[in-house]
Amino acid sequence: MRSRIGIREVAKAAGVSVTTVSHALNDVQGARVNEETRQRVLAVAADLNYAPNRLASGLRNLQSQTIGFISDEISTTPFAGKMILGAQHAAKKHGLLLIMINTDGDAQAEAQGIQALLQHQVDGIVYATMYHRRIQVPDSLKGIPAVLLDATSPEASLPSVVPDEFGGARAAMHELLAAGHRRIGFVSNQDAIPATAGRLDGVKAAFAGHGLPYDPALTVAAESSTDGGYTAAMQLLTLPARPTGLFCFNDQMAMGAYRAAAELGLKIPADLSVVGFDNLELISGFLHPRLTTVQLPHYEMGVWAINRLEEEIARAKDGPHEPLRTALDCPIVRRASVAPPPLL
Amino acid sequence: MRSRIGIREVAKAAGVSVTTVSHALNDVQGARVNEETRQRVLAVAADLNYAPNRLASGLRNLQSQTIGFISDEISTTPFAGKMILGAQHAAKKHGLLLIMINTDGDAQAEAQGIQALLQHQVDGIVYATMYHRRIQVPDSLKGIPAVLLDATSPEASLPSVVPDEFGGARAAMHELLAAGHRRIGFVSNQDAIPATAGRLDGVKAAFAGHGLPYDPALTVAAESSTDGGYTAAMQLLTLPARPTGLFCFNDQMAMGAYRAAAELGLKIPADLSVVGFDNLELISGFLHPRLTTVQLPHYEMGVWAINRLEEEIARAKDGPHEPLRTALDCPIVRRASVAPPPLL
DNA sequence: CAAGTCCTCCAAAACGTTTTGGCATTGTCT
DNA sequence: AGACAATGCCAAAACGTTTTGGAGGACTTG
Repeated sequence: MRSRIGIREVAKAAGVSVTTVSHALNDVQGARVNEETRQRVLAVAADLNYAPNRLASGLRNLQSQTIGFISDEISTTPFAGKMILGAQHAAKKHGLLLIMINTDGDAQAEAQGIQALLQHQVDGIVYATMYHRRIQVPDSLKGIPAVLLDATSPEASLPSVVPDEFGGARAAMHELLAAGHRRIGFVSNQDAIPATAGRLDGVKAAFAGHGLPYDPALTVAAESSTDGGYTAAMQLLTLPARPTGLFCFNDQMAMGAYRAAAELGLKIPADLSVVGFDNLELISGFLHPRLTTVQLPHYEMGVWAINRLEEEIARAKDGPHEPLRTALDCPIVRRASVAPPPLL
Repeated sequence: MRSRIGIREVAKAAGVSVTTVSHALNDVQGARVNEETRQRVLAVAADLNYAPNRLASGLRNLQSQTIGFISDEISTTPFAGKMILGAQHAAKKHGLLLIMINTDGDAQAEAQGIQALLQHQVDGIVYATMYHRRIQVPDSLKGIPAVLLDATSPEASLPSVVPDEFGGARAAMHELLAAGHRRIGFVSNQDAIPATAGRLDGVKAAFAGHGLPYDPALTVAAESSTDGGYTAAMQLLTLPARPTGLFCFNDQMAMGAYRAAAELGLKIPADLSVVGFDNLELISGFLHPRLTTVQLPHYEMGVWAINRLEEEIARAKDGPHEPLRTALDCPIVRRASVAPPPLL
């Protein structure tokens, strides 16, 4: 039922050998086929609606033109889609297909998934996590080109790409500093993840960059949720000398900060400026006023991962290249929650 | 570099022929291999860490153990993930791998994508849309087992699964009716999509089911957004005899309704009960009070699609089976936005 | 005119499996 | 004892490509 026409049928119809058809179709170098014949073959192939069997050519070439994309949790996060989309687009550009697996964070499922990918002879593997994490690279990834997406490993054995948390936080702070704010609270998160440390460092760097001291009393860590944001913001805003600006670890915490501000009768942005992080459009776009925040480069990281993987595959023959770590820009997206501080 | 060990190496190491290895590994019926030999082969294979090349077996068997998952826009929607996750899990159960393609809604990309999938000899294709839509099945899907996911086609040529919009809306209305509400406004959407008609019918059916008349004046359509919800709700809530309950087309519109209620000084749920649709956790979980809403069965639809596709593949040899359309339950998820109506 | 060089094409092998048909060997019936 | 069936194994073909190593002819060169 499925495409019964193979290269043989094309050859017969064109009155040449399969060799010639293959050469013509793949436009092999060395001019092994007459231009006129080539055109004829091409025409016949198109006419018959011939589509080469990639399984067969993959078998012959020892490469499948597919790459595996394995990730922990694809579902819960709205970021996953963007990463996948970026990977998708880049893959298409390279003529690659993406085989997706998700492990639900289960190590055994992960091992099985990688095994399955290897059996299907994927040319390379993207190992992705849905939140920026530090991970242990599974051994099964050793024998094949692979890159880490939104994750780094301490052993630095693989190329990796992550968001530039540091730069993003600094940009957010700069946004407030540039507007004239001097007392700026940092509604931080308390998990031991790279983002926490990175963003805190960015905050400090921003103050330093403006020649201002960093006051630890203005950093309050809480659970990374709306409620956590509410609590931390409340604490900061009831300080004797309350901050005029708040930089929140993420948009959900910023949402909590909005509620705290509302309860305290503080108008945003007139009385209080707020900057978030993540650019969760569902939140930042719907809050009133709309939230200025920092965008995570998920799409770009997806693109980067595939491109880098492609390079990795290409030079798999050479000795292994230096696995570099990349951090991609987190641009600020300006909306309506930042204004100059009120005149006190 | 990659798994240099094939079935031949296993055969050599076990001192048998490749035939026997294959028979042993695939546990072929007809008792063509001694149990003892079988065990030895298995042991050797495990020892050598042998993993069969699925490209080769696929070539031989004319089936790849992969299925294509092609969808319009994977990125923007938080629903995509759940659908994919369901598909993923079901696929794993069947020993299938998912090759994902997205078309960005572009017909040409779609054609190319399907073409690529066919070249890779996928055993079947899931054609998914990220919002329940009515679509035209592309011709290129004709020759291969395929199912529609979150979409139906007028020609009814393929099995399809969609959410039971009608039932979901009826359940939502029932929630309000059961709480004692009688004047219930429907904040509807104005797009010509299946959900619009389906949910409206559900609303009418719910009234009918309670022996109540349906009052068209209490249905207001608006743009499907927070602002649209705000406008429509405002209109309904300023009616001479204002509704005590609101059923909103989706959670975003419900969010607008919340704002309208707040501006009118109506407390939810004491003065006004609200039910949404979609269960967008980012919204429904963060609204105060938390929103009672109806859940779209994306995960289940994903599972269903793969299972059905698997059946379709299995009986591809028989005549084509009757392509049935399925609508999956949209269960209500109760939170805190519904209470009995105020005593007037 | 002989020798070399292109140009165009093809036959055959190979990629790693699965499956068919058959060959010994052993056991079981008459 | 002879015929027959069952058991356990294997050789070889096949799946649809790509690539290697020529073959044959036409053309160029000295």
